[in-house]
Amino acid sequence: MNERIATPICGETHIDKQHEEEVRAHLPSEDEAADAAAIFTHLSDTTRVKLLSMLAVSDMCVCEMADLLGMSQPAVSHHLRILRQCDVIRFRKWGQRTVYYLSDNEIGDTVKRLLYVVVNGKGQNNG
Amino acid sequence: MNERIATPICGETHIDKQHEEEVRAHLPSEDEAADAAAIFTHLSDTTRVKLLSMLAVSDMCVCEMADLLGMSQPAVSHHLRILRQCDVIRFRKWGQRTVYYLSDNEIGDTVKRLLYVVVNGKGQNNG
DNA sequence: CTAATATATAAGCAATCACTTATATAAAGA
DNA sequence: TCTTTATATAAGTGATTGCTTATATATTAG
Repeated sequence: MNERIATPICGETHIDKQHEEEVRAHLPSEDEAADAAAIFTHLSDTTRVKLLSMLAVSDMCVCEMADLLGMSQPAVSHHLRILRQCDVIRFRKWGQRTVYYLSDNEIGDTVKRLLYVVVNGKGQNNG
Repeated sequence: MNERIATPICGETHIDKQHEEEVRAHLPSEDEAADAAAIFTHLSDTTRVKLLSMLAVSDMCVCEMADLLGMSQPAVSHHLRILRQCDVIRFRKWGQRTVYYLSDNEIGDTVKRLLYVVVNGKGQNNG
């Protein structure tokens, strides 16, 4: 993490062009910002935070998740589809069941880290 | 971070009550999940990711941010209000200008860490 | 005072969202 | 075969979102 500049670009006494360049240099591109925002969107729902927190502990099938959360099966499926579409979670079939699990890839790891910072990491300073 | 259990609660061979208890124990409460989701909601927009990335580098006033992003002033103000309302950012007045800055509190720190993980931390395994 | 500048806010609108009910699909059991 | 169970999907709905245009407020300059 970089140290933050406490004087605004316009300067409270003068315009600081160097600060402006510093900000431009660190400004994420349209695509980078969109990708980042997309990841946060997937986590920006109470039900999905719970689902991912559960899957971070154990693989689970849909009926178990719906049961444990006290939610309707289509509502849970709705959120699982959102998480599936962006490869945060995957599934394997087991008889009639569909067993979901956190993807073992970069996205899954990132999501796990984000959840840890926000849900479990409260009040901590180190991850 | 905890190790994940790869066998679903229902068990692919038997129902595992211990896994269910493990999941229940780690399931965030309604309030915890809502708080976490709220933080992610604030970051779940391309413009807000950019604004926060900018403020992570330097304090800035509204017209500078609008100018640098090529967006209308009300649009930027709209997003700044969202971030202000949840104390992710704060402001100080300087003449006609309003200078915004990242809050120097737990929320601001958390947001900075989250942004770092997703925007700057791509492909890295340690924060 | 008036004019210009910086910012906030309000109204409105198209798009998206989370969830519901209803239905489709698919596997297992009788 | 027919039934049950597990899951997905489709259609519909009320709520929210991001942005626009228009206006209000507040500070500075003349």
